[in-house]
Amino acid sequence: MMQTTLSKAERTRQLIIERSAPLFNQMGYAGTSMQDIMTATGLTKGGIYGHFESKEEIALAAFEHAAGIITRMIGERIAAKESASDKLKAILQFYKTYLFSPPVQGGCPVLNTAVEADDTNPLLRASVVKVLNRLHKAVANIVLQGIDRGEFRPETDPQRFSILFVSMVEGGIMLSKAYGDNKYLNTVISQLEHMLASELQT
Amino acid sequence: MMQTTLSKAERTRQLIIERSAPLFNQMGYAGTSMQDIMTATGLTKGGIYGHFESKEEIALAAFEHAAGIITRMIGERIAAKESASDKLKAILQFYKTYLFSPPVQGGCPVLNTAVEADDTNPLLRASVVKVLNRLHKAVANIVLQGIDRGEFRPETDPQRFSILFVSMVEGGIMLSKAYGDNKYLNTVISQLEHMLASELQT
DNA sequence: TATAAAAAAGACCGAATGGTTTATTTTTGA
DNA sequence: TCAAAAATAAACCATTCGGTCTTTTTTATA
Repeated sequence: MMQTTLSKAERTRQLIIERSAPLFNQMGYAGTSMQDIMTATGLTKGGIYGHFESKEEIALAAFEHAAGIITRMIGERIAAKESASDKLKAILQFYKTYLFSPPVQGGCPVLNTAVEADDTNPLLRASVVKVLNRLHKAVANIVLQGIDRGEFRPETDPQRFSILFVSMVEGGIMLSKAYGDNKYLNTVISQLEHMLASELQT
Repeated sequence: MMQTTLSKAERTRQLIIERSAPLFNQMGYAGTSMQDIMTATGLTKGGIYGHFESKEEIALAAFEHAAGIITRMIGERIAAKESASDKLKAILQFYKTYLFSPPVQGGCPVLNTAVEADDTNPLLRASVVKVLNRLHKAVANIVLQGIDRGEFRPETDPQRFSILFVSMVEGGIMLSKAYGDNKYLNTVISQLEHMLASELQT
């Protein structure tokens, strides 16, 4: 008898979330069927619907799970660095390896879900916005901290930089995934490093 | 009897393409059903399948149509300007009004199709890559022309600038559509205008 | 170890899926 | 004008869709 703090139900629920996250991230909400989730989990419909009310609820939990992995990884890398400059560089470093070894198969869940859900699924879209807000706040906070510490020029606009940061990274991911070539994301990241050194830093 | 250079078949084919393009652009390939296309065109299945072999063939034609509208609009704006700087500014100006009055409902077909198709639909993905190549070449050519004319610094890298240009615009579109707020795209565009003035121009 | 409760299986549901076929209507050009 | 050709409607196809329900199995606990 294995000693676990999670009940059987909680473990199964987690299994469904973990196994379906890469499916939704690669094939989208409309492109993923319950049969796909059944195959990936090894469960039958009865088993799955005992833990979720609908496919949408699974997709929502799967997106939050996938986004959580990434924000957690970024959070760790931020926490490991002292200076604002090093924190931003650490995030960029993280995205450099993003497509080689994606934390969740299918690229960036924020990008994928935003693009699919913006016109079709208000719940998923709202969840994307929440994650984007977290990301924006994290980047803007680092910039703010950098200004306070005297690392960055005081006239720097944290919100503005954060918008550029996220837009460029997500745009770069889109291009690199479309082309199947890391060059595009790398170019964008190198530009952000350049902006960091030449525009932000004192 | 209306005098038209297009046969009935050609006109109906065009109708199917024009009516289905916004559907695919908003709801995606997997999210758009033949029933949706039947409703949008007022045709029955028999009528539609007389002009296309499969749903995928319709989606392909619809994407090329939507992408064609945008590349044509950009092409016109480029042609209307003399200097390289004015040409780039004209493209940015075009994207400023992009989400207010989208040429095809649902935002950018390149972004939408790239994100959905990259892991799932090789044909659509290949079509996206072709359009992206056209866009990159157009921007890079303008930069190259600007260098030749002495407008832009000779050390400018046209390919690199083109990658940044497209990444930023597409990333900005993604954010603005997710948030339902033009602010994000506008910020990115204003940064590109700034880069144009401060980094490219002599 | 008996038992109640929780979890999962599997049959089932009606509706919708992409696609085909055949009959009928409309267009076309001589 | 009229017949051949093209275009369309409508019934039809098997399959899959998301979801439900009842039965069986597993789990936890007294």
